[in-house]
Amino acid sequence: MGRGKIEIKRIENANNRVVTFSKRRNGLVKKAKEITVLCDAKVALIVFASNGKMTDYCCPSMDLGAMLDQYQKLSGKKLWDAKHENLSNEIDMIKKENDSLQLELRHLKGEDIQSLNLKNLMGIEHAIEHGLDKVRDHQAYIHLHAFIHEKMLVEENRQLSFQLQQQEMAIASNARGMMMRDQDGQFGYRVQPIQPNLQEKIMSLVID
Amino acid sequence: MGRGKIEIKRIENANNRVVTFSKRRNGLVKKAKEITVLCDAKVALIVFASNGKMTDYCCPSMDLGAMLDQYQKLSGKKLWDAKHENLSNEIDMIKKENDSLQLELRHLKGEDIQSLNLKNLMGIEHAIEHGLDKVRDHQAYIHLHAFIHEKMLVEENRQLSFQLQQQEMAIASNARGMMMRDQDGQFGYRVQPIQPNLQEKIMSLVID
DNA sequence: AACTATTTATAAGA
DNA sequence: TTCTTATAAATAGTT
Repeated sequence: MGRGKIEIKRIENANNRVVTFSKRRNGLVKKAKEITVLCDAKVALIVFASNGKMTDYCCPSMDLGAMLDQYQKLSGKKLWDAKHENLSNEIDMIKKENDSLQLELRHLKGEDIQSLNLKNLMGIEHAIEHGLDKVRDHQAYIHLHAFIHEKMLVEENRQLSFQLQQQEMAIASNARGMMMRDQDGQFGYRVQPIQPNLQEKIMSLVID
Repeated sequence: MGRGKIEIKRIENANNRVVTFSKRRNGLVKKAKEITVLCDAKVALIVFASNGKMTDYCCPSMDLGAMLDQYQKLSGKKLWDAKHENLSNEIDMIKKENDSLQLELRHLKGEDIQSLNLKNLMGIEHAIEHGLDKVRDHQAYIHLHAFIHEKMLVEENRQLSFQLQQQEMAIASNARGMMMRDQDGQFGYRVQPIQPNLQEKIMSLVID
């Protein structure tokens, strides 16, 4: 349909090819739109030029995703299902792992053990006993530390009280004009440093 | 392009609409094929008639899946990625559940409990103790049944031996021509029936 | 499913 | 690309 008839084969002249592509692509989209309107049809059209540029048309009554869902249903061909299958498989795997974890968990809680044999039960018993030991050990550890902490506070309090008392005495002396200097030119009394190895000391108390 | 010009709007006459659809759909596919060949273009076309029947065309040089991948890349629109995302989310959810199960399991086994506080530890201890009780109960149950079963076998054995002995005695009498009939016209000895309430009997033995 | 009068698309040229 | 225009192709209405 032009000045001359053409054979339907690749147009060798690159320029002509591009021009013809442009014209025919427009014509194709126009026709697609027309049949959509005239005949209540659903049309999806994707065109890539040889340079990679894309043009697409999709009827307004259905989006491309829905068109393709329908396409898969009617043609039986898979477009993205293959990609989905991988994920689905992964889900199945994890779910299975999940189930086995759930079961193991229930066993440790003494549930669903009716069907287990003695060997399995003994294994579970062993695991539970071991867990119980560890949990109790850690509880003991926490209690011990709480105890130690308390002891430290008590000891620290005692020392602070002592220092406070000394300070008060010094102030009292000072107020009476009886302040003296020692060899270092410092006050004649010392504030005791808080014992740095207090914890070790208490530990030895606890252990004995 | 016909006997008369037509407006581009829905053809109200159903018959005309179907006929026109058929003609134009063929024309559309033909045009799609032509531009593919003439211009090195890639074309995908899907058409649904209003009755649901599908026609599709895809250029031979690229399959529809690849076309759609390219479409998504160039358009930025998501076709199946949305579905993909749903599955990915599901995987994430299940993985999280999995992790929490794993952690709970490890806790019951006394692992990874360093960071737990006393309250949590006590809860775990309680769960473990409860599980241990149940597992031991069930072990005891199994042992008991094994014991009962053995007792039953022993008792059954005893009775069978007894019957066997009586039968042998009867056969011996018979062989010596000393067979007699009782009031019922039966053999003068009886085979003891296996005790039907044997299990109950042994249960009472066990419980005492 | 054909036919054909007309409309529409488009090849080539500018 | 766009416009023009001669001509090929598509197709609306008819048979």
